Amino acid sequence: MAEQLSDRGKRILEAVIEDYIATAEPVGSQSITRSHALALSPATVRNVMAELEEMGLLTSPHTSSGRIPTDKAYRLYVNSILEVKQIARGNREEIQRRCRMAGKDVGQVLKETSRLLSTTSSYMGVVMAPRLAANVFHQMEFVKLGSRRILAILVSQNGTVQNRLIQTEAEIHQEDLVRMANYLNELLQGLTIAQVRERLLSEMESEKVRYDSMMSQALALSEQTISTDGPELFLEGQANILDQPEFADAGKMREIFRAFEKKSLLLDLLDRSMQANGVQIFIGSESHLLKMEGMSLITSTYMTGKDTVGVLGVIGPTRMGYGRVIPIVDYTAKLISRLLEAE
Amino acid sequence: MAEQLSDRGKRILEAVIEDYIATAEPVGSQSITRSHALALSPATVRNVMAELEEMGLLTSPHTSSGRIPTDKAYRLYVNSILEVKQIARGNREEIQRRCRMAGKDVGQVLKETSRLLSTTSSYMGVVMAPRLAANVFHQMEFVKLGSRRILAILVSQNGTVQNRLIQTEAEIHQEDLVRMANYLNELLQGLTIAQVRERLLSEMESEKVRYDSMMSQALALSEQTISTDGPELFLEGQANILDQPEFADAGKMREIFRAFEKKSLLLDLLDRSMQANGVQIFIGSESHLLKMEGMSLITSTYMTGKDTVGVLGVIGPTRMGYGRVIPIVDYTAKLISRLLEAE
DNA sequence: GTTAGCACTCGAACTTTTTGAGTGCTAATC
DNA sequence: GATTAGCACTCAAAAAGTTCGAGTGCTAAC
Repeated sequence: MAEQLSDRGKRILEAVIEDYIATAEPVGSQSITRSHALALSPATVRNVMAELEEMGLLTSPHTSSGRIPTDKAYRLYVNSILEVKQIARGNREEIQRRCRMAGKDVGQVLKETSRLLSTTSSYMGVVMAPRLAANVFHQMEFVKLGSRRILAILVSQNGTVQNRLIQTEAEIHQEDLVRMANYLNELLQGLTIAQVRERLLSEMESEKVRYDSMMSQALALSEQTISTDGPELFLEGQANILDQPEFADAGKMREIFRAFEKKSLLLDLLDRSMQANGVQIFIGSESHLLKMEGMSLITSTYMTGKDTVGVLGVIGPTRMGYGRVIPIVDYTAKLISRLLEAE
Repeated sequence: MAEQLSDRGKRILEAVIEDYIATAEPVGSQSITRSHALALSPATVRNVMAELEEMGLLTSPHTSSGRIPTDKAYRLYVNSILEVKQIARGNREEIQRRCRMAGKDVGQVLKETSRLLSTTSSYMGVVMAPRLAANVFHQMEFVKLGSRRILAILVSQNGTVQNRLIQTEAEIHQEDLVRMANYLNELLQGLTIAQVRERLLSEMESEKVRYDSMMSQALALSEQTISTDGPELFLEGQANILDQPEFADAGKMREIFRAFEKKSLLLDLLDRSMQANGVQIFIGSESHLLKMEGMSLITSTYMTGKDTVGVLGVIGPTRMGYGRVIPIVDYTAKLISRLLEAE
């Protein structure tokens, strides 16, 4: 059986996939001959489709209905049939227009990007923010708000700001706060936050600090500031997938929304896609994405300078307009990289 | 017709509402006599229900089915029948447990609060963050990230931190940044952000500044930092409403999610509820809430010190467990007020 | 004033029927 | 030998038809 995929097989598979992407309905032999100029009769197409089914590229929901592509077929399609187009003119312009950093902080930009991805693709947009741990320490600041209430601000090289309200046991004077900040800024210059954490812990154990209460206080404060942060995830446009006919029924919808409330699985996947650079595609059950069949994820990494710092992408049904969405993701990632670096 | 609501009428209305809240099914005369010890026959109850329908408090979806309360009935119920209970023990403890500020910034606390409201109520939680404009200026800081790249940080008295990446035309030296900050901090001490904005603009026009490029630069930078911020809204637990039977069908779900994507209407409503202090209830179409019938909103204001600074609440179906949710909203608002003030 | 009795209503749930797009196979055709 | 017309067959989905029962309003008895 499973003979090599012929050229004609490829063309017909392509036709099935494209029709299915367009309609979300099982595709029959006749409709293919009609819409795609193949110069073949339905009967012939049927024979070929039977072969494709044999090869595990198509299935039929039931004996007497058209066929739908399997995940394997999408994979094949994406890898060796689909020609990725240039990004659509309109999309490019919209992305550029909406990607102005001006007057926004990094978090806002990323959130806006996620929304942008969702509207241009008309699926869901997702952006994973740079992990704090990978950021490079730039400066630390303590602001006194009340007698025993301090605001600690951590600035990273890339412009991310982290802040914490800290309640102290005893009052600390303004000048002490400044001295603490100076001491820390000296100590931690140029380290990544992960290294900062190590350094703080080892420093706190060292003899020379143990007897200097101010220093140890400084260390304790800053330790509190950087501790326990999960990576941030911006997930926008969830309502978009409600329009996809395959999720039209209420049970499916609920399942999906529940799944995305727990972000951990998605984070895992995004983390994984950060390993490799550039555009990556996860199709349906391949990825065990959120335990949900029927969804695909297109990601690309973005960077500041030479370091890959985050991932962004689009989540949609497996039946997704890959040819259209891939360039969008790709272009957006490149634009964000440029913004984060240059501005 | 519309005679005065008798005492018995009240009791029966209460029974209908409570049964309807519990089951989401139209309530018939028989089921009432069964579940609520009223010592009345179904026939009598039917007569009373007919009166209540006359008065516009009940409707029946069709001739031969039980009745459901109208918005007017809920209003009456909330205003003069319902006795608001003490907050449930378990709820109180959960809220206390999860309301630890420790190691979080204000934004995180509010987001967490919204999630908390959603899980304890099992509807949607919503928190509107203090409007920047109403905050009191505390301190401004400029951090130099690159040669022409400055991070401006604005700290408010209540611990909110606002930051912007600013691209400058020419390089500004570190010492100049410090001087600018000092100048501004002096100038703006104790003003609200709204006043700060005015002050900055008037200052920028004044003669004495016009010829001091450093000062005018400082003013321009800080103006950029505070400009154009919308109020922040944290809306959590959207998936919870998917479990409500009245939204079980796909069309309704979609409608709701679309509606909440545009946050502006909700913001209007929240803004309005900030006018009055304490718990407020908006029922169904009364509020034109998001153009959606069938949803209610319970809010309470929260404060730092003596100033009302924000609103939080729960959004659920009109058929909501008011008796249970009201104390949750109330208690949470009080706790958040205490946290924001004291810690 | 309250309630038993009763005919009536009508959506929900279940069954049955009809319809038609689609299939696989076989035999004729190019 | 590949392609295709022809045909019997399949089966989900839509339409039409049944049944069921909780609920109603009304009238007359308590």
